[in-house]
Amino acid sequence: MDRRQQKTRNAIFSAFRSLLETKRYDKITVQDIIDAADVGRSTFYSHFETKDLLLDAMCEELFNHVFKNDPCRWEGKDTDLEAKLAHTLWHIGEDRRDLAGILLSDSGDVFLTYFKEHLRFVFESHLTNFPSDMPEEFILNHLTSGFAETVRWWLKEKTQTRPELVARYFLTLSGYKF
Amino acid sequence: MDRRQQKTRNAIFSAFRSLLETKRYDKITVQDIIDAADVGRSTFYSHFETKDLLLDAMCEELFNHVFKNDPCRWEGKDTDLEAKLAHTLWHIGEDRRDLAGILLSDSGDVFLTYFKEHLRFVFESHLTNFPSDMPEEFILNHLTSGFAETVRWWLKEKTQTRPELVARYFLTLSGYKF
DNA sequence: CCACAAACGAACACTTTGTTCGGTTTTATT
DNA sequence: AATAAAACCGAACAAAGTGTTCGTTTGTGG
Repeated sequence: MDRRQQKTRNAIFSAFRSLLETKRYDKITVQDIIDAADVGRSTFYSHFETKDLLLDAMCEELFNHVFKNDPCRWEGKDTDLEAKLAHTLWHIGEDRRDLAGILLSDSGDVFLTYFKEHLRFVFESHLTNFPSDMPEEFILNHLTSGFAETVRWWLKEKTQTRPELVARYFLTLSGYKF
Repeated sequence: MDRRQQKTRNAIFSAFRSLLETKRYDKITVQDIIDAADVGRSTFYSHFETKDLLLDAMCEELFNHVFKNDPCRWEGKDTDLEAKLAHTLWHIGEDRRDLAGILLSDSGDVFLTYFKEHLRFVFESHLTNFPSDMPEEFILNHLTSGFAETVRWWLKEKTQTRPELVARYFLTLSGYKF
């Protein structure tokens, strides 16, 4: 409601993102963030109890944005898994600027963990298209980790390859029965 | 040479491993390690400049042990990639106690990074058995990440599945041309 | 215009870090 | 057994970071 709150919150997020591009998560101090965001010490702590909870909040915002179901400019239907993944990639491409700095930083692992949690839901309903003679948990783990790493690679390549092609690469290399 | 050095080093490693099982890497303080290892403050710092370098040294020791070429009890020949991976898994199974606590902890990501570096070397010479119509860097990244996660899953399952079968699971789910 | 909510920042006690240094114990060697 | 070198010990230190408190100032919505 109060414009000041949102302004402060944004300043902190922005400073944090910016710091993550040049410094590892665990090397960033609250003091660094306060200085970069140019907010008072007590102000920071009135918004976020700890640095870890700031990370939580930021991941929440970022991935909610990527996975949200709002009407979007994506041309195509989420008929099968391939299309769904391409759609997800398209959203990631849209947020490229914000995500790349974070996922490609030395702190990327921290974020990938959050990402994988979201991905689990996507793959759970499509397991029938993968080999059935091995543990389900193994397959699910393999797919979420694999796709998360695919995204990382894609961002590293500056999203030059088209989303549809990346989705196909990934599924081809994952034992998917088209 | 001096027995005291090795004794201190082992005490620190052992304390560090033990702490990692119950606490995240970045939450462990040098003081924690000193207390657990029961060594003097200055002694710790005469062995390791920082906590990060202690981590480096420990990963070095652990993975050197797994990947070393010493004569071992492994029955079988490293004819193809499948056999090689099974052999690697067998070594990991041997060091299960040490590796599981570390790789399955909240700090696992840190160690996986080291693991992947070693794995890169293994897969580089076997790329011909994977699809050729996509970027080599993508495939390599997919394989190293995938196998690292496979190991993590395997340790979580308490290495019940036989190494040969795990290797087959992995390759089947990775587009390998047998 | 005004009451309330938010931001500010100095000050605080506390923890962690990495170093220094004088003193003690252990080791390898002879 | 004697001894010199090497390793360990631990108290003390400055520096940096943490998380909280509180009185003051500033901005916002009604």
